[in-house]
Amino acid sequence: MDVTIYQVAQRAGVSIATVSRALRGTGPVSSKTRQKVLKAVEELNFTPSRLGVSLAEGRHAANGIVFPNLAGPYYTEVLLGYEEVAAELGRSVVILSTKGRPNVREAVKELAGRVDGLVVFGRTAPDDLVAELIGVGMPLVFISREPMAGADTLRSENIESARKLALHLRGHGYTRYAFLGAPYAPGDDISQRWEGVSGVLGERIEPVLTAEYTVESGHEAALRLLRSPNRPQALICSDDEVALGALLAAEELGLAVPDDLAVTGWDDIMAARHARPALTTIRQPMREMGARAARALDELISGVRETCAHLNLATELVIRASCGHHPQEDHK
Amino acid sequence: MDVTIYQVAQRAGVSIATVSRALRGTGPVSSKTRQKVLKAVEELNFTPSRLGVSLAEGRHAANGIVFPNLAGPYYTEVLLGYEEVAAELGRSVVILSTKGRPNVREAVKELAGRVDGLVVFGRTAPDDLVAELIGVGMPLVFISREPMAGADTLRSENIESARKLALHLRGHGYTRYAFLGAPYAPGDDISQRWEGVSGVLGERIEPVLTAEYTVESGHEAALRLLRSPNRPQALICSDDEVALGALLAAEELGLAVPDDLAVTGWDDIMAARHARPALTTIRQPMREMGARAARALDELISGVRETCAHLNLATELVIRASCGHHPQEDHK
DNA sequence: TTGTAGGCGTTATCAA
DNA sequence: TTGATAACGCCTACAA
Repeated sequence: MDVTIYQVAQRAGVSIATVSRALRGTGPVSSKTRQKVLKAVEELNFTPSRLGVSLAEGRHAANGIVFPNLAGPYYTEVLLGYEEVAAELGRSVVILSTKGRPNVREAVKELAGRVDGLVVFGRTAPDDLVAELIGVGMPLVFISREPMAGADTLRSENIESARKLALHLRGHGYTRYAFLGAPYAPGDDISQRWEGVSGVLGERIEPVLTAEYTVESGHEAALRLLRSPNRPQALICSDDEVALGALLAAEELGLAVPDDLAVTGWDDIMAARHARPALTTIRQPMREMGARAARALDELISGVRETCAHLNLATELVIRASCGHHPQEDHK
Repeated sequence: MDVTIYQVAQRAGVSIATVSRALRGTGPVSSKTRQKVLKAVEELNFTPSRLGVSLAEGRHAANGIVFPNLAGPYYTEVLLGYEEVAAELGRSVVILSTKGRPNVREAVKELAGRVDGLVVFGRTAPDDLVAELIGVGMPLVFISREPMAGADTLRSENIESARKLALHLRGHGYTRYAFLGAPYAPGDDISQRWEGVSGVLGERIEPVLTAEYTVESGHEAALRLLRSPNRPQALICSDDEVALGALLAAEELGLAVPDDLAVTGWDDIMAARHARPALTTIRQPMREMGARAARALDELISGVRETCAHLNLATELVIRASCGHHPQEDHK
C-alpha cells in the first residue's frame, strides 16, 4: 500500500541501491541519475519506511522515558526539557507511565525494544530488569535514583538545600515542625530531603506519611495533623502539591498562614507562585534536568562517552510569604 | 548482539517457525516441543525484536500525538488520559511537540512513519500534510479543530459555556469587559469562546491580544489594559494561565479582585483552585478528552468503525471568588 | 505436528 | 558510476 524503494527504482529506471545512495548521499551518483531518482521520488511521494531503515541501520532513532505519572507539573516539566532536546538530536520520544499499570515489567521491556536508550525516574522500573538492561548494553540514564554502575545518574541537590530551608525556618523561631509526605524508599528525593531537614531540626521535627504526593493527600494529612492539640508551627512539605493541600487545610481550619502556621513546599511549580500566601519552596531545575538527561543519553548511545556520569544539579531556596514574615516582603 | 529467534530455534532443536508458533500460540505445537522452546527462550532470555515483528505484522503497535507544547497543564492533562488508555490498548505512545521547531512538517511526517495512527491538536500539523495523511489512509483524530472528512474530531463545548459565563458576569452588573487572549486562528477553541462571549456582551466587550497563552503574556497584557483610564471591570481570559497573569497584574496595581476587577479563566487547571481569590473558570474534561481520543483512534486503526465521529464534550462553569461576590461564598 | 522458504523495506558490501 | 545480493529479525503460507 505504501510506496517502496522498489517502485521508485523501477520508475527511475535504476536499482534500489542507487535510489538509496541518491537519497542518503552515501555513495557516488551521477547528477543525471540523481535527477531521475529525485523526480521519481517526488512523483510517487516516497518516504523510506522507518521500520526498514531501522532494521537495516540497527537503530531506532528513538528514546524512551519511564515515569510514575503525568498528573502533576513535576514530571511533565522534565519531559518537556527532555523531548525538546531529544527532538533537536533527531530522536523521537516514546513515553511510559507506570502508575496504576499492572505489568510494569513487561511494559518497560516492550519500551526498551523500541528505543536506543532509556531515561528512568527513580525506581519506576524493577531493579532486576534494570540490571538486565544494563547487562545487554542498553544506554540508561536515571533521574533521582541511587547511582548504579553502567548507567548515568542525574538528580538535583536535596540534602544541602533541605538544610538551608530548615535553617531559614529555625530563624523564624519555630520549635515544633512536621515533615509532610515522608519517604517511602531509601535514596529517593524525599529521603534526602528528610535527611537534610531532620539533620538540622533533630527532635523538633516529626515525619508524617501521606498516601501520595498530591494535593488531596497533603490536604488530608494536614487536616489530621492540624487538629491535634499540640499541632506543629511549621509544615515542611516534601513537594509543592502536598504543600498546596496543606494550605487548603489551614484555610478550612481557620488558621492563618504564615501567622498561625508556616508552610513550605518543594519544586516551585506554577501554582506555588500563585497560591496566597505564595509558597516558600525550593526550586528544582526541572526542564534542565530533562534536557541534560537527553544529552547524556545521546552521548551514551552515540558512544561519545564511555564512562558513566553522575550529576547533581543545583537548586535554589525561593522565599515567599508562606514561611513567615520578612523585612522586605515581596510576593514575587 | 541481541538474541534472535534463530538462536532459540537452534538451541531448542526446532525451526524458527515452530518457535514463533510456540510463542504466539498461532498454530499447533506439541506440548513437548513447546516445553523445549520455552526452556530455550528462558535460558537465552529471548525477546522478539520489535522491528522484526512490526515489519512482518505490518503494524507498529504505537500511536502518536502532536501538540504545540508541554508547558502548561492543559496538554499534559490530555496526554495523561491519552497515554493511559493507549497503554491499556497495548499501544505505545510517541510524542511530538511542535513549539519552536523549525521543521514541523518533517517532524510530523517522521512521526507518522512510526505509528499506526495519530492524534493532532488544533492546527499543529500543516493542512496539506494532514490531507496527505488522510489520503494514504492514516487514522487520524483531531482535537479542537474544524471537522474534516476522513478524520475524527474531538473538542469540548465552547460557545454555549462562553455564553453562560458571559451571562453570569452580566448578572454581576459589569458594563465594561475585555477578552484577554484573543483568537489567532478561526475555528480554534479561543475563537469559539470569543464567539460565545461577544454574542452576549456585544459592544461592551473588547478583544485584546496576548503574545501567547501564558501567565507572562496575560500579566503583561493585563498591566497595559488596567492602567488605562477607562479600564474594564471584568477580564474574561481565554485560559487560566492568562487569567493567573491578570491576577498578578491586578495585585501589582493595587486592584482588589473581585471588588475592583473581576477575572475569569478557562480550563480549571490546578492553580485556578489555589489562586486567591480562587478563579472562576470553565472546566474542560481534559483527561477524558485524551482518553476518548485514544479510544477513537483505536477504533479507526482496528477498523471497528468506518465512519468518522465528531464529538463535543460537555464543560462546566465553575464559579469561585474571582468573578464577584455571591450569596453563599465557598472557595472550593 | 513440523520445516522450508518467501516476504516485509531498507542499507551496504562487493563486483562489474 | 551502477547493480546484484546478502543481511537485518520476524511471521506465515505451503509442503511435508
